[in-house]
Amino acid sequence: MPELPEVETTRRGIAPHIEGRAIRGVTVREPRLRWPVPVAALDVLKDTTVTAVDRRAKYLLLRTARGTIMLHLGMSGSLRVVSPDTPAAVHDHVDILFEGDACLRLRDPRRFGSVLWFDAEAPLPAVLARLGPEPLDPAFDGDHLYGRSRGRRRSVKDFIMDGRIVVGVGNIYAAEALFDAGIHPARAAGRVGRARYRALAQAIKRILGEAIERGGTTLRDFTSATGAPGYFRISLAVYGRAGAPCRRCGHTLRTRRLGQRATVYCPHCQT
DNA sequence: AGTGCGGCCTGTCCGC
DNA sequence: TGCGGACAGGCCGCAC
Repeated sequence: MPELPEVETTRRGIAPHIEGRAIRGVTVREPRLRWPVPVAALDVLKDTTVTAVDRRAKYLLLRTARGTIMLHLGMSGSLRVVSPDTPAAVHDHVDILFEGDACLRLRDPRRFGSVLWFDAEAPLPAVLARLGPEPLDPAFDGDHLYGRSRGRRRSVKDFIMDGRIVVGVGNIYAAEALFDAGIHPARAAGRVGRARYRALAQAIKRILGEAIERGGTTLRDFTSATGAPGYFRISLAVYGRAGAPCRRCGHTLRTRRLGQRATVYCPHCQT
């Protein structure tokens, strides 16, 4: 379940290995990902140079003069740079082979991830066009949340997990940020005041920012681009701690389902 | 328009 | 021990 910090950590890990290098070929062992892998489009990328590795929301964007390869890690995806003669393991679905013998390998057991392509001539694809601001961008702040939430009756947790409002806030960080800001996750988005939204936006920025800075991860099974160890888990205040005492007040943390997902919160600190 | 839910997947864990 | 079922979760697309 790569969240935004994992995706950014992955971006930083793979970029030095592939930026400025030409693609030698693409191997697709399993095209049935979240969307079908556009094998034909990828096939003609031989000798095309990846000029930059960008990120938008949880999408990794491999820029070339012809267009962009868009990678999403879904829930279980990981990217590693391996030697081209490394045998492919089960769930190693796609390889992008580069000059200089770097092989970018996508593994994704659950296949919720995706490999997409959009042509340089084509308009911005819908999946990117509808996305809200990046959480660490100055354009995202408490006033943005406040303005977009007026009249909304859905839960504030669902609201901040909506990619049209702000991107990159998954289930784990939503729970953590709401705890930090003292907001009950089931509260209607339209009934959260401006000051509390400012606290919430700051919490989102701080928590995501710290996780990115430390190159850390919330994942049990996250592997870095080189497979190197050394990644540690970010300490989480509420996620995964249902039934345990709140670190702030000692009350027992509760769990409840909200929009199909488990949410942990402190019934005393979050109102 | 806003909201909520089903579906896509497989590995892991739980109870019987 | 083996097995079925619940659960995990990002994000699209559909129905109300």
